[in-house]
Order: sequence, then C-alpha cells, then structure tokens
Amino acid sequence: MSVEGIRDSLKRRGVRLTRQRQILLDLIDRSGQHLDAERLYQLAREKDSKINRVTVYRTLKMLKDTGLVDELDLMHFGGDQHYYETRMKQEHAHVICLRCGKVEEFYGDAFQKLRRQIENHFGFHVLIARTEIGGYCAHCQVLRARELDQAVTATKPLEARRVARRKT
Amino acid sequence: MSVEGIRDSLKRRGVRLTRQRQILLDLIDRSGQHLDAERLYQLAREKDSKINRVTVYRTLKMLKDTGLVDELDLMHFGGDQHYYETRMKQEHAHVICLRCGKVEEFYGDAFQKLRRQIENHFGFHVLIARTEIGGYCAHCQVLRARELDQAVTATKPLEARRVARRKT
DNA sequence: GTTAGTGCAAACCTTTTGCAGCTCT
DNA sequence: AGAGCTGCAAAAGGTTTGCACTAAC
Repeated sequence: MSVEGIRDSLKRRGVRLTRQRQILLDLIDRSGQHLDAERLYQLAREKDSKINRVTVYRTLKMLKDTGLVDELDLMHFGGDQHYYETRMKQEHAHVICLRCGKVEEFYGDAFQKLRRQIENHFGFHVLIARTEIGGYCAHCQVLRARELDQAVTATKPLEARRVARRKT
Repeated sequence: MSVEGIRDSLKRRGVRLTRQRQILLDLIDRSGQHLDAERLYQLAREKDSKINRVTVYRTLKMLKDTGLVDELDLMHFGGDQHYYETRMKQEHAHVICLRCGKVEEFYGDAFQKLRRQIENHFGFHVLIARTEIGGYCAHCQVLRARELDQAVTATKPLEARRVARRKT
C-alpha cells in the first residue's frame, strides 16, 4: 500500500496525521528496505531532532494494529527486534541469508493456495501470513565452503589434511 | 525428532547429557505443545527445584544452534518470547488464532515446492523455513462477530441501531 | 475547545554475559 | 584431571507505560 493509501485509511478512521507520523510513514514507504524501530528512529531524527523513540514504537504499533504495515522477524538474524514493511496486496516470503543478512522477497502462487487450503481445512479465517526462510545465498555458499575448509585445514592433523585435499 | 534421536545426536558431538538437559529434553519432547523458555523453566523446576532459568536459555540456544529444535514466534500472540518444538522431518505451518491463541499445525506439499522454487530461483540453500498464519479459528469467528455486534449496539445511536438490526 | 498524541523517565520482559565453582566423562 | 556446564548476579536489548504537556482537527 502507498503512503497516500495509508494516509487516507488513517484519516477515514479519524486518526490524526501528526508531523511525526508523516515523517515515519514517508520513511517506511520510501526506503523500500525492512527497517526496525531503532533504524527508523535514527532516520526520523534527521528530519526532526526532537522526535522520541517512544513515538516511533507507538506509531508502529498503531500501523500494525490497523493492518497497514506488516511486522517481520527476519529469522532474528539481526537480534530480536522487529522489522516493518507497508502491507502488500501480494503475499511473499522473506528469504534471508544467515551469513550476510541479505533479504530477498519471493512471490508465488503457493501463498494464495496455502491460504485457501488452511481456510478450508480448519474453517479458519486468515488475516496475516508470514513465511520466512533462512539459509545461504549463492554468494555466501561459496564463501562458507571456503571458511569451513580453512577451519578444517587449521585444526586437523597432517594426515587428515592430506586426505581432505584430494577432493580439490 | 525423538528425544532418543536428539540424545544420540548430542552424544555424537560430544555434548554432555547433564541431568538438567535430560529434564529439558524430556519436557520439550513429551509436552507436544509449544513451550516458551519461561514455561519450560517452571516445568523443569518441578523436577529439579535448583535448576536455573539461565540453564534453560542456554540449553535452548544449544539445541537451536545444532538444529535439533525449531524456534517459533507464533505471531507474537503471547508476547515477544520464543516457542520451541523438536525439529520435524516434515515442514508445516503454524496456524494461530489471534483471539484464543490456539495453535494448529498444517502439513502440505506446498512447503517442499516452495523450498525448491526458492532454491532454484535464487540459487539459495534453504536451511530453515517458518510459516506462521494468524487469524480467527472457526469457534472464535462466531464469538467475535457477536462481540462486534454488541460493541456497535452499545455505541451507536438508536436510529443506527435499528438499521443495523435489519440484517439479523 | 476537545481529545488524541507527544516527550520524558522509568519500568518491564525476555534473553545474554562474566565469573567462580561444580560435574560429567 | 580437565573441559564442559551450571548457578548466581548483573547487564543488555527491545519495547511498553504513566503522566503532564502540546497540537491536530
């Protein structure tokens, strides 16, 4: 959803569009990244040095509770904070590299299907769905293999090392 | 994975099976529920009143890092703690009712497929996948409709009330 | 002019860390 | 015997709350 969409939605509900909220909405929407509360706070301070961290938390909570943004964990790669993104029409998975932290988004028809299956199977009414996938990106697979190899080389006795090398 | 499987796996790695860890492993495996650290700590204390909360956290971290248990958020329904379950061969989604907190597990072929798609699409190596779904269970949909209706009846002026009733 | 929203300080909850002492193998 | 674990205390990290003041509508 665009900032304008969110703004409209909030106005309709009689939620006040304060200066602080405008700043935060712009940041969430523009960045295109997945920001956490602290990062958002730092960015917001550049535009309004008086803004308070608590206001950031309160705004995020409000946006989440009104269903305008989605909250992500990103496999807790960066710690236990939450990340936020404006709610998309299309569901997608977040694919995160557990070595470099890069996040990719994956869209597919699997999500709609899964939703339908669950609604049918349990008579459940789905409101939010979150799929997060952790592993190694193409780039880091190579680097990691190298790291592991070095670790082995550094630790193992000479005979084992010679055997291990044969593969290369 | 069964407790025995976990025990074997730990032994093979030279990890010590202390009294405390035995207790915790049994609890995680037996309960069949999704326990968080605090709950696990409380249950463990019934078997060993001297066990420390920190030991629970350390054990969970170890089991998670060695890939023997999975960590869940369950949509943060109960707060920001994590929940744990022994790692299953089969992937599944956790479906949680945002009103009563009941958790269902949903198995399907969609997960394997998604995994393959992501591996092919990004050249990504998937290690962990987590799908969490929030909404209302069949039972709570009814209760919630009732609640909303009552809220409207209590708030709206008489004329609006009369109009709203017509649907019933 | 009201009432929702903000800032500040302080609390809260979950999890981690440092260190001395205990225990499993 | 000695590395690996535990318990205790304390700190860290992320988020929420109470309250008096401010500003959006």
